[in-house]
Amino acid sequence: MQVRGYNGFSYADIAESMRLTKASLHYHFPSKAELGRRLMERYTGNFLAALGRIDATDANARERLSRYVSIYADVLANKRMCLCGILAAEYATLPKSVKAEVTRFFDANETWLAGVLEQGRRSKDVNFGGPAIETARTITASLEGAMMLARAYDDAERFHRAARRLLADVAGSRSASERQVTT
Amino acid sequence: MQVRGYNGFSYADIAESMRLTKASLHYHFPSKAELGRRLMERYTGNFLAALGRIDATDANARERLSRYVSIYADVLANKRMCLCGILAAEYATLPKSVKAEVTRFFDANETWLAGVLEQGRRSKDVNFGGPAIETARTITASLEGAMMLARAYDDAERFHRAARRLLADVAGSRSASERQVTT
DNA sequence: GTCTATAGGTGGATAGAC
DNA sequence: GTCTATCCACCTATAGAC
Repeated sequence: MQVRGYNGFSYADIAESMRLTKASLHYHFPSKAELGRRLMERYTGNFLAALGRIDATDANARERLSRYVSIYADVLANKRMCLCGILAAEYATLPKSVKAEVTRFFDANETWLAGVLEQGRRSKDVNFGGPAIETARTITASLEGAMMLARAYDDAERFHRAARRLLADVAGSRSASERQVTT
Repeated sequence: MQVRGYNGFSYADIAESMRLTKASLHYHFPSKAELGRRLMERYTGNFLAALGRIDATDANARERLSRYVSIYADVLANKRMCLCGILAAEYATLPKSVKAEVTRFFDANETWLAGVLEQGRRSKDVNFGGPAIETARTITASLEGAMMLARAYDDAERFHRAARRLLADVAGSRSASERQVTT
């Protein structure tokens, strides 16, 4: 699912690679919607666990953001997409239960990021203007987009360069959103 | 294809909405790969035409970037995804001929953006550090990601807020990539 | 250029033996 | 829990009449 997306894989694909039959798979995952939902659930669980490990350190906000990016980078290193990125693209075709898991992931991501950003702003460790949740959403969207492009070009460096810029921007002494653009 | 992706639509879907039969569609588009390729080709053509209309104006770089973002915003306004964004997500499952069209689109995008950025830097109209192509790629990735998220949340404002930040960043008097981050 | 009809394959899903 | 066998819907694609 992280490689081909929800509409791009079948029970037959998985059964073959696991040396099972489709019927056996259906015993564990009665429907594809349920299979998709449970994979998303596991993915989100693993992701939140990784965030928890960052929380357990005494790293400053800038360092926390850097480690956050590393979680994404690790996914990409295995030539996979963030499960939520690929499912966000296919969103219109997903069963409701899967859709709900996808937004749950993004909500949790943004909440965590916003917390780190707020903490960092208070300690003058990072710098940005406006609500932290807005910056958090920009970061999430940019990372997902960069990941998608990097995978299409089979060039992980594209992701790393974009991520470095993103971090530099929020880590800078003067942030994008403090400036005003006339629109 | 802009709503459900390459793997999410069928000849039957299109035939029904056009009040044709599948067989008639196959007369015009012999295979799904060919249909996908030609839709991508048309999409890229329209996009390049829109870029040409921006080139024909005497707008400054900042204004050009703003109009560039508007092209994306117009796509989203119709509750659609950028065709290349959705296909980038499905990249692993695409026929080769479609893959080639997708990267062609992104290459053209980045080249155009890099040109505008270079011009703007010379005229002190925008400000950024490092190669223009890197900033161009960051912009493209961020816009695609923001579009995907906005569509998943059915909230176009998410895109607009992210785009405004992105423009403010590059339009600012001091750019992200001039700063150094220690990694 | 559009149709009816159909081929040949694969999709998700189930029944029932072991 | 895993298997074989099978169902039926849908998929892309083609043949051939009009």
